[in-house]
Amino acid sequence: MGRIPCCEKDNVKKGQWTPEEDNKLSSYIAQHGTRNWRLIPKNAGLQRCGKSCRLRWTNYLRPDLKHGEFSESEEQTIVKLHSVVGNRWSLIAAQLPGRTDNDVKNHWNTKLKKKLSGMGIDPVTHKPISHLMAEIASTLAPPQVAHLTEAALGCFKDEMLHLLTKKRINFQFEHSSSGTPAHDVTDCLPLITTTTGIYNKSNNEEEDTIQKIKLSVSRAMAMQEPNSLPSNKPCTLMVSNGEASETYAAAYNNTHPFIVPAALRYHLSPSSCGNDGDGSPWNRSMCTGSTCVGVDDQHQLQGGLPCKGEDDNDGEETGDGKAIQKGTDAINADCILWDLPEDLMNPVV
DNA sequence: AAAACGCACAACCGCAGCTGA
DNA sequence: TTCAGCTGCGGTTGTGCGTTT
Repeated sequence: MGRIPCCEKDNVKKGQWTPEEDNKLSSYIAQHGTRNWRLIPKNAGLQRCGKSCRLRWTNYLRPDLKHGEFSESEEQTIVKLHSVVGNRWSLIAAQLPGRTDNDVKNHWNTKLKKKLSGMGIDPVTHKPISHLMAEIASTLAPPQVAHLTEAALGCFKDEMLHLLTKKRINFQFEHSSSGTPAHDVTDCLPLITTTTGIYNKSNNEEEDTIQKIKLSVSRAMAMQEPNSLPSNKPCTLMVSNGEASETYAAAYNNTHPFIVPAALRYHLSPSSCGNDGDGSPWNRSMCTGSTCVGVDDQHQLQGGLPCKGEDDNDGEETGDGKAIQKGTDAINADCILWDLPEDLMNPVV
């Protein structure tokens, strides 16, 4: 028993198509159409499998195909649809005139996936990495969380490094433009900016970059002292990343802040890093030496508060006019680039 | 200059669903 | 209802070319 092969394996050519073969196939299909792929190679005088002919036609020879770069709006469409339907390439391609499922799939695998990963967004779930960590934390006991969050971040490390080593990266912590203590909690969040240019890396710099990524993510998640927060109080990780963020921000309008449970924030809180002698493996690894001390100095981490002047966000305005949403940890429209729309909070898996 | 590496794209493979006898 | 054949789909691999070392 066994599956009947779609064509006789011997006597069938494989590999790259020649222009002559393309011509034969095109002219045959132009005359007779695409009915019965099994007969087409035979009738067209091609030593190819019918399947191979179909693929060549649908992915390359079809006259209505668009060749060349994907536009910004096409990329947005792919990202949007992928967040909803997953790897249903044919479905996604159907919304992009002139593009094939193979085109979309290749573009996703070579470009878009890396873009999203580089922004700290899981390309499978379309959730920020911190959201995934939060989910891990909400389902596991604290001792396990540290190891699993470390593992989760590890999944992104390669992609991040890939991006970061090609683009200069500046880590900075945003402060209110007036120079006065921040009132908007987003002033305390890490801002990662990249500009084009070659990042001249060394091993130390690369390691330093990893440490900074970890620190940035964890600090964003640990903005508040856990005891002072309700368990599902929203917070926002803010990352700016050049053109990738534009695409992604455009794809994800109708924002919705993601939730970081207090359990995880406690676990990742800078106040519990290696410096206090009671840090988890995660915090020890990301909060080493001068990095931790410097942040501590800047943002008053003593007592678990990651920044100055954030005590009373009761609907006032910041110095630069940014509205603060009463009762939340600040929703800053100028800065939030990757909050999720409602319909993506429960993505199809 | 050449080898190694990375990337993008093309093509292949095998499975699943559909269709018609 | 069953089953063989066909088609479509998604994952994976192969290949050629440009870049880096």
